[in-house]
Amino acid sequence: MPHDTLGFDSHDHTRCVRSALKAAEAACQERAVQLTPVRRRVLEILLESHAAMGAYDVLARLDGEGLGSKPPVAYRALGFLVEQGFVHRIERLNAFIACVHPGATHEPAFMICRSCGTVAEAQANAAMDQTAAQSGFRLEQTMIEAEGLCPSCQKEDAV
Amino acid sequence: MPHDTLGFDSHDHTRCVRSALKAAEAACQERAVQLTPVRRRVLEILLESHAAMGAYDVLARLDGEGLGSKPPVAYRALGFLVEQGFVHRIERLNAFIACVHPGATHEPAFMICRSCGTVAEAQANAAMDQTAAQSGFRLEQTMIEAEGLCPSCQKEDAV
DNA sequence: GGTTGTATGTTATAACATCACAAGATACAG
DNA sequence: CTGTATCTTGTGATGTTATAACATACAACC
Repeated sequence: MPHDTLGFDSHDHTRCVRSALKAAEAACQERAVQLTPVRRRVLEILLESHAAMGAYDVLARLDGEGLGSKPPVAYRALGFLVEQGFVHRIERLNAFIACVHPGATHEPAFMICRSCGTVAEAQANAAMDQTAAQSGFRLEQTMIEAEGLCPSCQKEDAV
Repeated sequence: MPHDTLGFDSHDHTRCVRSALKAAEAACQERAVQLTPVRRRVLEILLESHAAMGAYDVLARLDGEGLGSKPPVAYRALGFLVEQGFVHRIERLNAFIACVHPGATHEPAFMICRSCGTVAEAQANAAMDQTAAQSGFRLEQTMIEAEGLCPSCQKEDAV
């Protein structure tokens, strides 16, 4: 069962971005992989908000900055970031979101607000382990994505 | 935490199909919605196997049978079946799969074999409820999809 | 027999994703 | 240095998934 919600609370986002970038840099150094300008910029773009962005939205930003204009540029950078665990893919939205605690191994669960698009990341604690064990399935990756209304959109709804 | 796995066990599939169709018919009658020929045929096609099928695969089948050749035909039928709970959409695969116990309200969790594509449906028991409550998120729908190796593909792997 | 609602048919296009191949960048062995 | 191996990026073309928009069919009902 998941716990350890980041939640939808407001927070010091500048610091949040800085620490995520720093963690990514450190992880790349350690793993001897390169956080190239394109990759770094894509991560920064995703870090700007806690909403998910489509690959083509990211690409549009890159294009505007002269960093690439063809889909593979965006998909490659996103693919790298996902592989390294700095970014998660939200299947439900065909979109990507920066991880809130990169570096650490974790099995994320997401709460997606259908009204404002904000996505909160929580920690899923082996939600499927028992089920998988019972049926002999060898679990490799579990994806949990919940949709609903975030606290702030619930209020607006009531108005 | 989920339980109540269908699992990857072999079973009497003919009966499995018949009972699913019957349940769908009954549910449609009760809800006063129509299980039209296209809708029924799409459900039958999905029931043929416990693997997920893409919309265009379904469409190809329909086309071969003279039941429609344009994407909206397939997407509308699939949309209807999902709405009624007879079919689930597997986001991870952008594909659809017949529900193993239609009619009953349930929150499914899936185990997807990355080798043979078979998908087993289990029951997720409010996996996110606690997390959502903690952060004030109003949960409307939860999606759980796990990827890994089914028992039979694990054996082949070892060979 | 016209109105309404539900379902279907069809064209076009939007949105998401990858392939294949060329070219630059870096590193390090000889 | 220079060749070569590896990683990364650039680019054109294409493949895949999904929906918008508009037209038609048909049955139920008054």
